[in-house]
Amino acid sequence: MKPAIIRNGEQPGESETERAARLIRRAGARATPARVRVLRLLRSAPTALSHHEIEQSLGDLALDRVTLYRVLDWLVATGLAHRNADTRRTFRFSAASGSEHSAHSHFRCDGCGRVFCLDAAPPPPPRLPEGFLLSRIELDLRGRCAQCAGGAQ
Amino acid sequence: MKPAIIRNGEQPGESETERAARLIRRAGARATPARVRVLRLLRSAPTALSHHEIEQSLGDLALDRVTLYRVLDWLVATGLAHRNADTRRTFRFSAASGSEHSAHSHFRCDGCGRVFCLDAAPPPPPRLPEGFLLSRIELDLRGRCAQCAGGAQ
DNA sequence: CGGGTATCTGCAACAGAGTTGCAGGTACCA
DNA sequence: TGGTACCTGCAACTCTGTTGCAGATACCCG
Repeated sequence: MKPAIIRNGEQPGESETERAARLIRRAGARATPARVRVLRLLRSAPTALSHHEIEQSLGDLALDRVTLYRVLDWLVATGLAHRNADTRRTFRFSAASGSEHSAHSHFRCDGCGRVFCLDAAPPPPPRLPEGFLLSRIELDLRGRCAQCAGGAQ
Repeated sequence: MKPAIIRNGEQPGESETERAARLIRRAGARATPARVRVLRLLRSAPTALSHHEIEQSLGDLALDRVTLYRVLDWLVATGLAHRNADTRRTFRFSAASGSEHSAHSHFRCDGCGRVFCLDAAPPPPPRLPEGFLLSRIELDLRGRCAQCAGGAQ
């Protein structure tokens, strides 16, 4: 099961699973199947996923509910993933994509609640009240996604 | 306790309570003490308030938990208030301030979870994927408020 | 100013999402 | 190839918000 050892540089032929495992070890934790599967899933998802959606997507490989929460918490804590509350007040998770940590754009669908990550230009940093510390800017767009706007109205 | 009756026009001397009652009646509903108190509170609050914070603020005049939820739902439905899920995935409510409906800026504190409404310039409308409908833009700032950044680190 | 009624309120019970404690399992270091 | 610190799964719990229903009341109308 274990392939030839791969060096630290990001080799082009490295599988997504191996890449996920390496990211996890580099963060200083064990590359358990649970973590690898979840990170791999997040990295391949086009939208931010809810806990429930992740459970569904894992199918037969599904983890215990609590374990999934803990894996997600850990990913967020180490910065490998982002967490956001959606319109319906449930958390959604997305893989952190390396550099674009600090400025981000999301589209939240009022119909299905999904969150889409956009590559929109980061807005300029605004002025804040005295004493406030800024760590992250996000442009938050609300409306209806193509599916909800077109299909079922 | 009841002062002289005041006419319908927005008189400068009109109390905040009377103004709230008038807004509620104009929306086509009964100006019950519950609604008046809550709307008045939201209109005077500097930040978006959670259900719990509202309960606390009302003190002795507190309503039933469920009634408060229903009052808030109604305020949101009629457009007199906005609802937003905060960092900790609890809803926060703020009074709608007339015109500035569509573009808004919030600062969410990662420390205490509070949400502050800012008067930042509305960001320019970005390009969206085909078929997406935009209804609202919001600039979402994350970090620590003066209190959390200064006081307890 | 008082009565009738649709609208509100409060209580109780429930549902969804996330958290905590603890016993047992396992990835990884040596 | 062990040993051990770190993970996982189970059970029980908390917090936030929702639904159903019976009783109360703001407001319209006379």
